[in-house]
Amino acid sequence: MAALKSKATTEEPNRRADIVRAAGRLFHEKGYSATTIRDIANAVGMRSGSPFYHFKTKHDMLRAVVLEGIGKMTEAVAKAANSGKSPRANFEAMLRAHLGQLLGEQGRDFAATLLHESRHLDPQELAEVVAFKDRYEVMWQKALRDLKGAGLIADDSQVARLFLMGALNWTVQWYRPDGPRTIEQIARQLASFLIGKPRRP
Amino acid sequence: MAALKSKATTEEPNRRADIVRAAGRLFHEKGYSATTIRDIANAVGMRSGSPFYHFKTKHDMLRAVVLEGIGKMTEAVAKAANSGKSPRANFEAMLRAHLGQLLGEQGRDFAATLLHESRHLDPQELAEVVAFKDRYEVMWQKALRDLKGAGLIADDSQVARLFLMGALNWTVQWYRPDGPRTIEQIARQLASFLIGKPRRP
DNA sequence: CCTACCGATCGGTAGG
DNA sequence: CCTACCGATCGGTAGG
Repeated sequence: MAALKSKATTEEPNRRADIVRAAGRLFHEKGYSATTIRDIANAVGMRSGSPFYHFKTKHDMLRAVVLEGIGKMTEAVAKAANSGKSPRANFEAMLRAHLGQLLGEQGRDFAATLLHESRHLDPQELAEVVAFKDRYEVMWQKALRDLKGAGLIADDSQVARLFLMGALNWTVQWYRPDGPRTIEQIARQLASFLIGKPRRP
Repeated sequence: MAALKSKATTEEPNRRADIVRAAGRLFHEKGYSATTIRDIANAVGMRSGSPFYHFKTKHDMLRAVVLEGIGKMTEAVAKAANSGKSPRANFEAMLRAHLGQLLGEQGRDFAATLLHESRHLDPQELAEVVAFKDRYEVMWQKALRDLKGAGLIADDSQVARLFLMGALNWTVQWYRPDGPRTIEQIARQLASFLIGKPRRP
C-alpha cells in the first residue's frame, strides 16, 4: 500500500513568493518588529527555521516586500500617466492607479509596508528605496505641471505634490474595502477637491 | 566624611513624566515594538526594572504617550479654532496649531506616536483614543463648514476632511526642522492650496 | 525544507 | 528605585 510520493503540486511552488506575500501581510498588520519569523513560517506552512533557506535574514524579507511595493506602484502609475487624452484624464488615471495599489487586495500589503516600515531598513537599503521613490515622485510632479499648464490648478510646487501625496497615502488610515466608498469614487472626489468639477463642454 | 544625603533636586522630580517623554521619543524613533524597557530606563537613568514602579506594563506607557498626544493636539487646535475674526483666519490658526504639535519640538513625539503606534493598543484602549479623536475631528469638520459658508471652498464633506488630515499628517514624513520651510510657511501654503490666495480688500 | 538547538534578549517580578 | 533573577521568546544556524 506504499503509495509513490506524488508530485504534490502541478503549479510551480514558488515558495519564495509565498513568503514575501505572507511577510507583507504580517508586516502590514502587526508591523515589522512585532512580526516573528515563526509567524511568517507558520503562515506558509513551514517550520521556523525554513524561511532562512530562502532569505538570509528577516531584514532581507522586509527589503523584498518594500521593493515589491515600490515596483508595483511605479509600474501601475507609469502606465496610467499617459493613458488619457487630457492632463485631467491622465491625472485621474494616476490617482486611480495609486489608490488601487494602496487599497486594493493585490498591492496593499506591499504598499503599506513600504509606507510604514521602510524606516527599519538600514541606510544602504533605504537609499535604494529612496532612489526608486524619487523617480516615482517625478511622475507626479510632471502631472501637476501639466495640470497647471492647462490652467486647472494654481500651485504645482514640490510642497503641493507632498500635500497631494499626503491626501492619497492617508487613505490607508480610513478606507475600508467594505465601506461606503469605492476606490474609483475616492479618486474622482480627490480630483474634484483639487481641481473642481469638470466643465461640461 | 560621610556627607548627609542632600536633597538631590530642588525641582520636583516627576520621574513619571520623564518616562513618558523618553518613551514618546523612542516610540517615535524606533517604533513601539522595537523599543525595549531597557531603552526607556536607560534614557532616564534608571535600571531596567525601575520603570515598572511607575507603570504596570509597557502597554501602559504607550497608552500614556498616546493620550498625551491627543490631549495636546486637541487643546492647541481648540484654542485656535475661535482665535480669529474670519473663517479663513480661524482655519489658518488651526493649521498652524496642528502642525505646531505635529512637527514642533514639544509635541512631535507624542503626536507621531499617536499617529503611528496606536494600533498596538488593545481594543478597549484604542476605543478610548478613538473617542477623543472623534471630538477632534468635529472641530475640523466645523471649520470646513464655515469655510464653505463663506464661499471659500466647494467641498466640506467628511472625505474632504480626510484629504485635509492626510495633507497635514503626511508632513511628518518630509518636514525637517532644519529644512528650508518653517511650520508657519507650510500652514500658509496649505491654506492657499485649498482656498486660493487671500483677496486684497 | 525539517530537526534540534543556541546565545541573546525580552517584559516583568520578588524582595528589599 | 535597585539587585538579582525568571520563563518565554527571539533571530538564526548546523547538519542532514
